[in-house]
Amino acid sequence: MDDTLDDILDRLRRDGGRVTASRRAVIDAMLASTSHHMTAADVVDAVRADHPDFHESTVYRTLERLAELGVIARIQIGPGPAVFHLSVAQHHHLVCDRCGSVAEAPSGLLDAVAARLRREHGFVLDPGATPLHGLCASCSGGR
Amino acid sequence: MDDTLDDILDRLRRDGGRVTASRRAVIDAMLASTSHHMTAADVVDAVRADHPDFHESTVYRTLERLAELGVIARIQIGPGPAVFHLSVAQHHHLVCDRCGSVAEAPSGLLDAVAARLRREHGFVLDPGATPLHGLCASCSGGR
DNA sequence: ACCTTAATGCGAGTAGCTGGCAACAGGGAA
DNA sequence: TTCCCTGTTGCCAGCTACTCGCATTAAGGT
Repeated sequence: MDDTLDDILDRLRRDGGRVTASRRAVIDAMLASTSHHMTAADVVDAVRADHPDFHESTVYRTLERLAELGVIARIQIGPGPAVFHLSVAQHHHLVCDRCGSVAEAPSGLLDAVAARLRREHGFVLDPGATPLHGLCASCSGGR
Repeated sequence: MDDTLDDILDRLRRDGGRVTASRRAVIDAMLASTSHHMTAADVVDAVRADHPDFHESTVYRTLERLAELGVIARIQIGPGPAVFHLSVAQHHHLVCDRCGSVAEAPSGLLDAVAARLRREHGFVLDPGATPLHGLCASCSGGR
């Protein structure tokens, strides 16, 4: 999966979707972001920097569409807002349920588990969409 | 960790908490539930069946407290409400991101991953709080 | 019985989406 | 190029799932 802007737009079109200015802007924002995960609000801000009057709900709908296509993954880290990241930038999230910190771990960690789930349950794991919960080093060391 | 009602109440007390009628009711509801996971609203309903005037926010606060104590785990399955389950009934949740179904898998699946995370990242995984996302057999078979 | 402090009721407030609807605009067909 | 169909947008009201502050109540050690 090669994820340049045009690639993604092609994918959209092939799926019966239309390429519009706001979709281009959302994808641009995500490709350009240095951060690995953006909340919907982050994306709205980034998009508005260039196009001040794109509407919030359009961004939500676009993110939803891209997630359906598998271009981005939506992950729910704790009770706050969901975060989105490009599927191509696979990595795991280690979420501390005490202090809320989020660390990243290299992808591949769950490969063995994924194979087993597929074999035994027919379940196809999406590691990028699966945040790992627990306690970070400092919170677990504290007790 | 033996999780009868009295055990849990003891734990609460030892932690400086107080045993009140509503806490008893919340724990009762969770112990009595046949379902492995209840949303906060489910708990409110169950509690109100016996005690119609317990307030919603009390239930939320009780669940929060019990989660802190480690008696129950709060897990976020997709965009909807969080679900809670007794920590003693450890099992994994296989969440289908397409159809929303939730299957259960026996605990132990993540043991190897947990060991590795602890060794390499100092991160203490809580498998019960970690729903596994992906596609269920029928959704992944469909394409 | 007393007193400290945790827990509750109540209600208002908030974040983070979601949905309906009319207007608009891609993009394949003609 | 123009036309038309249907996907997409703007706008905004509405909603779900909590969260908070505050006065009142009550648990439980002394």
